Amino acid sequence: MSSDSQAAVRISEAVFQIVAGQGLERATVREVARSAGVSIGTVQYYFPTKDAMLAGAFADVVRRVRERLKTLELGPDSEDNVLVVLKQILPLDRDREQEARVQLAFAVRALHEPALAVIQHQVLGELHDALSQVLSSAGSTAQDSRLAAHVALAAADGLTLHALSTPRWMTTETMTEALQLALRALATDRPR
Amino acid sequence: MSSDSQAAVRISEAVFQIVAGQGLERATVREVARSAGVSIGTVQYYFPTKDAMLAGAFADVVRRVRERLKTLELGPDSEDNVLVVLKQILPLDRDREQEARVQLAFAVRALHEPALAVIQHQVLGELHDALSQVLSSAGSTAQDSRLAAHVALAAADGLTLHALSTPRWMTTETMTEALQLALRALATDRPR
DNA sequence: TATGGATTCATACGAGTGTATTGTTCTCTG
DNA sequence: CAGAGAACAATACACTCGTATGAATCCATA
Repeated sequence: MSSDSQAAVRISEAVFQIVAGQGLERATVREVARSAGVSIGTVQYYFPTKDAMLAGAFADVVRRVRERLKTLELGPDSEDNVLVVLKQILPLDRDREQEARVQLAFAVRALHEPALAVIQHQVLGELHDALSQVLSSAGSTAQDSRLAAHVALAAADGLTLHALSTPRWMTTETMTEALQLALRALATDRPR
Repeated sequence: MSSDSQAAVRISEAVFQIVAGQGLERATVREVARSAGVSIGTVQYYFPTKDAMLAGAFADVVRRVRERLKTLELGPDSEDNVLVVLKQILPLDRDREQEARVQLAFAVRALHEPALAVIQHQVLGELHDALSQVLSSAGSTAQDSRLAAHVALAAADGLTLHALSTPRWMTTETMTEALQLALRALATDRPR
């Protein structure tokens, strides 16, 4: 909705920035309010609890990814299309890097918090579906496509984790090369 | 050392259990002391700060993985050997699952805590070296082997994250199949 | 047995946490 | 213009956090 109050989006953006830059631990209600330039009460007005605030921020990021997935321009080549999908979650520029940091932080916390786990489960499903569809163009069974989609998605998430790791463990270029190697392999080797 | 006091190992194990079962957020000094059956003061005696306590627990897990890597029985087949290495970090049974949870929690926190990042960087390096070495048996350049090692390691970490995700996103069997597909692809498709 | 270091404990303090409460300002409608 | 509800703010409360402090207890050695 464009009817969202200005304060609400400032709060959501503040959560995003703090989680991306300092981790989920630092995303306290006070720090979020301070970073958003509003009072604690205002944060509470839009998010009655801290958990709701965090879940809202997670849902925001997921929504952005989801909308990007809807407007993808796919080409004829299967391998290229997989890369097109995965580029929506890879930390290829500053903005995507921040998004990836937030996604990763929430993904791990979701391991112990059911409310976040639901959201994580959804985004995993949507990404996996998109990849499965793109991979099913060749003459392969649906089962094989789904398995290949699992590999592609896992490789992307794993490479993301490693690319974000510091001291700089992996450059963006290496990450991209590695992913291309994986996809090329997946495309050619399909039959068992 | 076997001269470690009994309390010290009980504390380390308590940290491990709490992080694996409830996440890093719940690993407070008080909770650790309670779980270990010792006083807060005893925890402080062995770990002067909370950060030291967490770093110690992370180092413990890494040390266990490292020692396992030293005593691997490698066969003639390159693909099999990669799997042998990766099995040391995959959540294939209850124990490994707990270990993977702890590793993942620390890996993400390491993104914002340099002290933990150093340890994470080390373990990534050791795993990558082991994989590169195993993958270099065939007639491929060292550069290609290192890239393939990046893919294999990333796939393993990504699959681990997805396998731990709940509501159950992926079974252990699917994870293994997916990894085998990735490795088979890597082994056959090497040349560009 | 006495002594001193190693080990363990109980407790306290200040800072920071999430949230409840209450009040103030804004905005629009009747 | 009056007032009602939405939006925002200030503050307080109970609690948990990490850490500091000081004193017990254990235990080997002189």
